[in-house]
Amino acid sequence: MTSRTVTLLDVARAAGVSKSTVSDALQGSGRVAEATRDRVRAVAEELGYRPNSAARRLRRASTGAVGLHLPATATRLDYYMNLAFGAVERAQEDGLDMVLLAPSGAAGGRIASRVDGLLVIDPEAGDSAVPGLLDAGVPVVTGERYLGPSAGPSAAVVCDNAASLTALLDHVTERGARRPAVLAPSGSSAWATALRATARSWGLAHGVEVALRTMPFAATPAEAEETTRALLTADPAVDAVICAPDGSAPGVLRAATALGREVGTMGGGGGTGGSNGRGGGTPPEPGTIARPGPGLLVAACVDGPATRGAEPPVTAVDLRPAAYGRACAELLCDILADRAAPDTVRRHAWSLETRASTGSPG
Amino acid sequence: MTSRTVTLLDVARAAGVSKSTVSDALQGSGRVAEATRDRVRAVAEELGYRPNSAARRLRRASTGAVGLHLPATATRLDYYMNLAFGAVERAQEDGLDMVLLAPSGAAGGRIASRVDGLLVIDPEAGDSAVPGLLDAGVPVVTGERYLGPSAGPSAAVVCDNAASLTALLDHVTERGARRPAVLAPSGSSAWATALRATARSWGLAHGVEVALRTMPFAATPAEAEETTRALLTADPAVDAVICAPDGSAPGVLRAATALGREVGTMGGGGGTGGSNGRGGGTPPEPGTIARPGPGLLVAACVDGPATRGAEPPVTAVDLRPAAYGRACAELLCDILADRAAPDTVRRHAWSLETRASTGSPG
DNA sequence: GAAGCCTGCCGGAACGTTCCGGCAACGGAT
DNA sequence: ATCCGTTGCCGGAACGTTCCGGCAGGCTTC
Repeated sequence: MTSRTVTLLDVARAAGVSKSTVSDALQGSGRVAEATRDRVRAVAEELGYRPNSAARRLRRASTGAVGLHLPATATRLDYYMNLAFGAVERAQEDGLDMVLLAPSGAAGGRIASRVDGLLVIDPEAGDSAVPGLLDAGVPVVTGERYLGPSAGPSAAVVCDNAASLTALLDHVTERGARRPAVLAPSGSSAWATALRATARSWGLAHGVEVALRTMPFAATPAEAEETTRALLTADPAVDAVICAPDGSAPGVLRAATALGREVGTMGGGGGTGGSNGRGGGTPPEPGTIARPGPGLLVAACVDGPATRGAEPPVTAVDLRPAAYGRACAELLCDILADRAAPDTVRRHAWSLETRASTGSPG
Repeated sequence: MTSRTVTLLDVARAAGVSKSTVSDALQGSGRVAEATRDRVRAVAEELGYRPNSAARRLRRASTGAVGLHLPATATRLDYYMNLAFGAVERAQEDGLDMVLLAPSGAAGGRIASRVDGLLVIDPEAGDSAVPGLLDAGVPVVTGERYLGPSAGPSAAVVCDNAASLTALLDHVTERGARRPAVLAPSGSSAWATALRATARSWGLAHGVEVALRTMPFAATPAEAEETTRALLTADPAVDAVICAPDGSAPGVLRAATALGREVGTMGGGGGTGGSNGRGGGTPPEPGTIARPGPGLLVAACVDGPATRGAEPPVTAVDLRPAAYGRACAELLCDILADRAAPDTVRRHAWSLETRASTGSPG
């Protein structure tokens, strides 16, 4: 039917100018009379001209795309889904395509020729794909810092994880908890590391012994349930559980219910606060599951459908993943456009969503 | 440091042949002596030659990338995350990049110049981005059929949704249910449409009245809970609930528990099967929540962490999203490589995972 | 032993864009 | 009138690849 693809030269001929003028006119650069510019634009529009991205990229020595790497272990978390789409949206505003990298990272060394930059989210020190990405020869923005070896100082968007866990611990303390426990993620991501360190240091600073357990980065509710059961059985004085891995909160809730702990209140067997100094507290004898035990506060380090939809709804730190993804992409765009230095570090804000599981109004 | 980028010409000079020979040698085409080919390969490897994808794409008039569109409404479902990564993995095997398209589809008309093909997953008739993608001028594979207007016959990978819901209905019937209910998704996706139609036709075919309710495509547990509560209150004879939207099962479970229904068994108030002919059954008087009511079977149309991790675990149809994504990508790859016709339709297999929520062994 | 074929390699021309240098024309200052 | 600076446009040379036509030289074939 119609002639195949309409090129710069076609537009030039139709507008009666040279291809250089068309090129200059269409993307603002160069010196072109305003009248000419308008005319060229009109002709281009009319002919349905679409710039050939391959040619442009060849000439400009840029690919027009950035890569996105997500943790291999955690593809099932919808946290990352939201993050990814936030990033896509932002990249698109700068005309960049977002190409999804396979978690295995099989494409290794040749990735640099296909993208202008890389987004590496929650880089785990154990992830074998990460080092190759970090020095692929293109600008990299990491979501959270990379703690592995060969850590060249790259750009990053970070969360103040210490502050968010501190806020959680402060919150449950304020609500009457005297012996909080933290179910921290194992692994060597910056998030996991910060959480474990904070659990310890907060306890030291407040003269409170924080019970610390670890579970997989992408724990299932069943694992969370088992861990919680073990924790609460071994240490019945625990009166607040803060769980980190996304999606683990329901498991914690189930374990608590099964052990007869009433979630969201401090009332019950052990008295409320003051009299129940740490270390004391008579544990309910085993087997008395039916009798309501002491209360238990529950909170989570990452908000999501699981915490919002739980019964009762669980207090959680909203990491705002979509905004986080957007922030990462924005930093990368800024670096690519020389609006930011390649070692810029920006912070991302979180917010505390208090809910019934810590006795707060829904 | 080292000279920037090593090109075909550099390899040619180093190997003492012409650039054409290098090109021919490296990608198998053309007539090249085996000895020469090996030598060229060795030199290229040694120099660290990486083909410039932009140049290649320009010359070959192909982009080396395919686009992936996911439903705008459902970015929070980790079902799609798994699907996406399955697709990425398969595309990579054919050397294709997968670019994630923004749900808004703002990039509209110019997408064709950036990708060789498109994957459009669960296209909703109401999604304004879809028509533009379907006739962007590149091959398209849809995951499930597109039921909207302007439905050109494109390639697709489809699930037999009628069969899977039928299997679910048969299963609960076999387990003793006499009056099943289906919580179908609203919307105009092929999946939603098929589910609603099947719920009706199965009832007709079996002389059973199937209670049908709809809820949003991406329903929250809270919405599911409310819908279920209303359903079971209005129609207490319902003895099985099959819920479609991903992640809604926990809500169904909660509503059932709150109404005193014991999930996973047919025992309780109404007797087991036979004597409790459809339509009959004395409803428990309102307010008697504590007393165990009649049993209730629960099953879900899409498997995931929510069904696997629920208490009790919920029988579900495993759509095997990663394999599904892979199948979609494979079909697109086959079409692009002329290994399949551009209107090929393939089927994707699901499996029924029976669990405690329908009285099956976990 | 001449004619033809096949193998192995090469040169050059695209592909569609951007960008640099240059060249007219024009206007204001000298 | 001459000169210089500025404005508006153009030609051409890349960017790195693929692919087509061609050309030697060795082989088969009558």
